[in-house]
Amino acid sequence: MTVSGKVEVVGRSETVDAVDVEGMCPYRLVLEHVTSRWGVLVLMELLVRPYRFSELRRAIGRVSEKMLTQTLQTLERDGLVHRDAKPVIPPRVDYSLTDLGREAAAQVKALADWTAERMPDVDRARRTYDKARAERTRAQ
Amino acid sequence: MTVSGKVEVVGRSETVDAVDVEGMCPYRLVLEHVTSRWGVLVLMELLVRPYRFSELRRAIGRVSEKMLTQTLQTLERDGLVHRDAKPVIPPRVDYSLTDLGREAAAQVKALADWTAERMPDVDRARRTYDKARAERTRAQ
DNA sequence: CTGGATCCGAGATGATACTG
DNA sequence: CAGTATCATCTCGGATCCAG
Repeated sequence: MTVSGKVEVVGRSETVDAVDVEGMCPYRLVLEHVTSRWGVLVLMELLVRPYRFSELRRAIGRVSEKMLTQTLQTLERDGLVHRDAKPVIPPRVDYSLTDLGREAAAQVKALADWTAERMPDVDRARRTYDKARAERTRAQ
Repeated sequence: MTVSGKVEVVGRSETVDAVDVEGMCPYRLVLEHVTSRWGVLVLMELLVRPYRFSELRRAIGRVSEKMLTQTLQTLERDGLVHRDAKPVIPPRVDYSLTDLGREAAAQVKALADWTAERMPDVDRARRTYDKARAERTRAQ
């Protein structure tokens, strides 16, 4: 990385110069892009089919234009998302997954599916945990 | 969830009452706990073997006590991590994965491994992207 | 040693207005 | 429509001090 200064990137922040290297394996950054709040949703939506910007925004729901733009740019830079801007008026931009992106999305989806599947177990664990904690509080 | 008030939880914040339900599938929260900055590292370390608190802290490196505690509590509540506090002085607490946690950790590791493996491709994509952007800037 | 409680800054996210 | 820019907000995460 030769650029200096700051860049707004999805995930956690990054100062482009050196801070990232001295405390984090480089792949951790990609992992954070991919598992970021909106990164997960974008990848999974695009796994279904390509989307236009606003279309994607509606599909995800409750995401600001700014964050969606940022997320898409980050994923595009990492080579996971392909951006196809057609020079027409009004503007039309289609987003899709690259081959690399499809692999990433598949991994993410596997994790998401597992989570959804195991949700009942998690809920049960939570109730147990909360009940135990409540009793300890009552008994001081 | 019957508890009210706020709770510090790993991932993004959560107001325990209703805010989480009205805008997010519940499993998204678990997903965020698991893919959180420290959640990923904790799960992967514990996949190797059980650890004591300070031991885990050293193994991960560069994590504050606060965040490690928070992460472990969140994962424990979700039923992914088992906490074994021995009533001795000085205190000794061992952390390990539950069966559910081992499954989660395996998924996370799969994603992390994929990321590490594909890092060269990502780097190449980034260089291409940055070069293209630089030229567009130069040409205005 | 294992945390709990608190303060605080950096930065992530959102709302709004503006451009091509 | 697809963004960019700016401003306002919120909270994550680190540092510090304290307790059992």
